[in-house]
This record gives sequence, structure tokens and C-alpha cells, in this order.
Amino acid sequence: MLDVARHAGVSAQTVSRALGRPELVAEDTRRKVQQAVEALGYIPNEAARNLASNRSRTVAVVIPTLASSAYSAQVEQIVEVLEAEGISVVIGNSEYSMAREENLVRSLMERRPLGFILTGIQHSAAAGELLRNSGLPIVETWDLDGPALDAAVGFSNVAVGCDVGRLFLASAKKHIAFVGGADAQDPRASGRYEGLAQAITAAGFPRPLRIELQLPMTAQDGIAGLDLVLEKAPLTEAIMFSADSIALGALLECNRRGIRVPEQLCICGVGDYEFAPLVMPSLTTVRIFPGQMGRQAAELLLARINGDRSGPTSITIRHQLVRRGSA
Amino acid sequence: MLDVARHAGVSAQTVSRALGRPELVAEDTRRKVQQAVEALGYIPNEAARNLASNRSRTVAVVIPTLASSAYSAQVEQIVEVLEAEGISVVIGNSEYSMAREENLVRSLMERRPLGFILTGIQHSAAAGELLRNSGLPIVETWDLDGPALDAAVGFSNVAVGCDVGRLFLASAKKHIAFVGGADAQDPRASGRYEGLAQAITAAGFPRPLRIELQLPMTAQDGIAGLDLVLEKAPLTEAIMFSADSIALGALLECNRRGIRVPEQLCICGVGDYEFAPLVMPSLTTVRIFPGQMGRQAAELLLARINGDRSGPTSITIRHQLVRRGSA
DNA sequence: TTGTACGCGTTATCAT
DNA sequence: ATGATAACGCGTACAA
Repeated sequence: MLDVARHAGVSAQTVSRALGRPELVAEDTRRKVQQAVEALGYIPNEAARNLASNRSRTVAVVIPTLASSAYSAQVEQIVEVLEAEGISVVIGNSEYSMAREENLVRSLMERRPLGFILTGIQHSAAAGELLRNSGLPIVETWDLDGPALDAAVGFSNVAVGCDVGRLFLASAKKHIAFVGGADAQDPRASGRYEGLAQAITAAGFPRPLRIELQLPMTAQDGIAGLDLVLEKAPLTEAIMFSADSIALGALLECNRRGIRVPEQLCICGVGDYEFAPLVMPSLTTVRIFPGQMGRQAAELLLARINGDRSGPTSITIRHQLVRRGSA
Repeated sequence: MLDVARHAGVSAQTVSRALGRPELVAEDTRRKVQQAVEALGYIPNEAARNLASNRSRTVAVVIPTLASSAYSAQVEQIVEVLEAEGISVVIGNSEYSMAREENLVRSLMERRPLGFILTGIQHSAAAGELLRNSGLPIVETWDLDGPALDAAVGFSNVAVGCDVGRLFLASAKKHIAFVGGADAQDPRASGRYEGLAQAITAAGFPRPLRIELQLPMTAQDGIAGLDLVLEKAPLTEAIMFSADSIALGALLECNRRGIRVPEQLCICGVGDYEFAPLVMPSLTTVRIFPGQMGRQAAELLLARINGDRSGPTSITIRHQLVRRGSA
């Protein structure tokens, strides 16, 4: 920066201002500085900037994985919103592990980010404390079924499960099962199961069987889930899967085995993945809107970063039962 | 850090060492420092660390978008490899624009990243110069059909097009068309078209029609591409689409219109997206391995960051024609 | 509108 | 194995 200052015949401070707050610098000076910057190929040092101003231009985002289109769509929108503000996004993949999430939070804190966007409202005690004590704006996503650390953008997984339960009931199904991520890894799945169970038991039918799978889940795991259901509860008439990925595996396996869907067995997923309308029969599912969730999470975080705590502390992203052929 | 030093009864420098290079510190001292760190909840300041050491722990990744599963799968693996080394990943979305890519490179440079992973080998002149002059390790992905700035991991898009061309020829199709991204936005599509054209013209048939679409492309755009092909070249017997997403739209539209696939019209995509085996008829496509590409790119970058320039400067990720029902 | 002095929190270097 | 001192490159606060 000193080189640029000399080249432009001004002080270093003026260069700093010309770059950071151009409105405080005379038009003429600014141009000279700009020319010097280009002539010398000067690139400001973000670390020095952060250290001096005690402020980074980074937001930390922690998600389970980018391999699932729901999370990547969410991150895509987060990046888009924040990039426009000159804020960059540092990604951490927790791989569905709270321990890994805790490590990520700890190491991301070293960057002194402007804020955090997290997945879910379930964190290790240490991570929660770390986040709370930081005093940073924090937006949690994907789960509105409990208290947020600071603010949350998402939906109620319980409500999602409820909707599916009611759909099954409307088709006069009463032997219901649920296949999804294990409770310890996937609290969102647990919420969906709870909602399903509430709807079913409220109608006077027995609490659905729950099969817990290890994450990440592929279509193959869906078949395993189907097998377990049929083994433990052969009378099952309808299965809710916690994600379309595993619902898909089960659906195709039913076709192979000659189990008629939805006559013999109803199948419903969550997510409305790209393939859901394409399979035969087409997959009934619950549509969620991860991109919107990402966008709103980023915008809410931005507001809070800018000191605006007047906004809502919780934003609901709608979900939508999409009834197709499989249930 | 001074607080920690006082609490542990040592100097700040020892704290720094205990954290950064524990092997240089006596076992006993290290434990005391560790305890002080935990007692005080000390979190190192990455900006200060970067400034003092003149070294960040960041890698910059620039891709067109995370919304496409190919790119997000790539980034997922990059993050996984680098996270294990304590390096974090900053993402930039170019939205298929070289101008935006240039801005991203410029602003990411301010973080003094350890290296860059970029998409494609086509960049604006200014971006190229910026990257070259930085002296940083750079890995370009997705395109091996030209000279890399530094190193490249990917495949030949020309070869992909060639393979599809030969497949069409093997089915005795000679009126061929190509639908894909516009040349200015999507150089990878241009490579695929060139390969296709090479194969077709080498067999003595006319150069295929090329339809150029604006990015990003959805299934809907595939229908528009199909329409244009049928309008400009009604005799077309086979269409290569530059991505499965648009091939899907065209395929479903053919079903709707009663155009028999593959008898009347062969359709082939690229990417082997999740839905490709699921549609009717199942989609013939070229499988690529974005996750592998990401992993290898990250590993190659790591090696170069560590000063190891002995490795290859170009790594080929295999691709694979997957013949299914549509061609 | 511009310049001067100082400090941000850490690591490198050298000394002990 | 540990400590003292000097940077690292910039923004803030204040003065001119």
C-alpha cells in the first residue's frame, strides 16, 4: 500500500480511504490512486484489513454434506446473496456428525466470521456454548421444532410428518411405518417421525414402526429399510421415508418384486427430488424449498450482521405435500 | 494469547509454539498451555496468524454454480480432502460468466489463498494474468482440451463428443444435431460439439447442426432446443445434448408428442444424472466422475502447495459411455 | 480533504 | 526448551 501511495503521490492512509470509502476522497485523488493500484497490480491484504478493523468479510456455513441436492441448493443461494455484499462463504461439512460439527465451529471461529449459518437446532453442548458465547448472529436452518440459538429459518419437521400421516389416513391406511436416519444423526428425521406418529395415534391407530438407518443414505439403504419393515411388520400398508433418495430405492424394489404401489403399499418421500415425478409410479412426496431457505437465511443473517435485530427471529418456509402416484 | 501465556506462566511465544508446533515444546509446558487455553476459552485469531506468517489456510474454489449436482459433488470432495488438512474452502460462483469469474478471482486473491481450483481453462485475459502472476498453485478442472495455467484435472470434452458420435454412427444415424450451452458461456459444450463433429464428418457425413442455449439450462430449455432442431433440420435422427438436464426435457417431450425414442430419434446426454436410468426410455449418456475430479484436484493442489511439483501437471479422469434405452 | 501515530494478535528471528 | 523483540499490512482516531 505504501508503494501505491508513493506512486500516486499521497499518503498510505489516503490509499486506504480511496479503496475502502471512496466517497471521503476527492474525485481527483481517487483517480490517481486507482491508476497507481492498476499500474502496480496492488491487491489489498484481507488479513491485515481484518486485523486492523477487527472485522472479517466472511460468513461460516456448516451443513452435513454438499452431496445432497437440498443442501447444495441452499448453499448456492447463500453464496449468491452474500457474494453480492462482498462477503465470502466458508463451507464446513459435518457429515452428519455433531462431533465434527463442533470441531468445524471451533476452527471456523478462528476466522472471526461475521456470523454462522448452521443446519438444524441440535448441537453438541460445547458447540452450543461456543456459538452462544461468541455473541455472533447465528441462523439455524431446516428445523423450527425447538428453540433456536439466535434465529432460525426453516420449517416444522413435525408438521411435515403430520401431513404425510393425514394423507395415509385419508387413504384408509392404518398400518404405517417410517424409515429414516437414526435419531442421533438425523434429528430432522425424528421430527418427521414424531409428526407422523402424532397423526396416526390421534386417529386411534398404533404408533408406527420406526426403522433407523445410518447416514448418508442411498437408494440402496431404502431397500434395506423396506426389507426391515416387511420383516418386522408384514401388514404394513404405507411407509413414509424421511427422504426421496431412500423412497426411490424402495419404490423401484417394489416394482421388481411385484409389490403393487400404491395398492398394496403406499410410499411417500420428502424433498421432491428431481427424479420424483419421473419414476413409475411417480413419487408422492413433500416439497420443501431449500433454495428459498438459503436465501432467507442469508438475508436474515445479513440484517443481524448489520445490527438490525428488529426482524423476525424465526421464518417459516412453506412445505407442500405433492400427491402423485405412489401414495 | 497474552492472557493465556500469563495464566500458564509462560511467554506468548511459547503459547504460539504450543499451539502451532507442539513438538517444539516440553510435554509439561504444553499441558499447562492447553489447560490455560481451555480455561480461558481462547480462540486463536486467524487474521493475525495469516498476517504474521504471511500464509493463509484457505483455498479458493471457483465454479459456475452449486445448483448442478456435478459441481456440488466436485466441491463436496474438495472440501472433504482439504478439511482434513485444516484448510478451509472459500467458494465463488461465477454463474457461467467470465466477467464474474474475473471479479471473484480478484476478490479471492485478497485472502491470499494457498491456491485456486477453477472450472475450465477459459478465463478472461485479466483473470489469467492475475492468476499467472500470483505464482500460486492453480488446478483447473473439467477440460483437458488445451493448455492449463498450471495444472489440470479433468477429461477431454472432445473425446466425450467423439464417443457419442461413434455411438450414433454405429446405429447408422447420419443426420445429427447438438444442443448445448452457448460457446461464449460454455466452452466445455463447444469441446463436446467439436468431438461430435469430428466423428461425424470423419465418416463422411455433414457437420452436425449446433443449437446454442443460454445458461443455466433447465429441462424446459431442452424442449426449446428440440424444437429448434426439428425446425431447422427436420430429418435429424439423433441429438446429443451437452447435459442430461436438457436431454431429459427433450426425452419427455418426445414421449408427449409421440416421437418414438430411439427408433425415430436418438437422444444422448452427458453426466449420468440420478434420473438418467429412471426415465422411460432410460437415458443413454456419458458418465463422468465429478467427485473423483474434485478429490484429485484437491490432492494435486495440496501436493503443489507443499512444494511438490514433481507430480503430473495433468490428470485424466475417465469417462464412460453408458448405453441405455434412448440411443 | 488529507496526513500522522498507533495498535490490531500473531509468528519469525535471534538470543539465551 | 524458552523468551525478547521486531515485524506483518492495514484501519482507526485524531490532528491539521
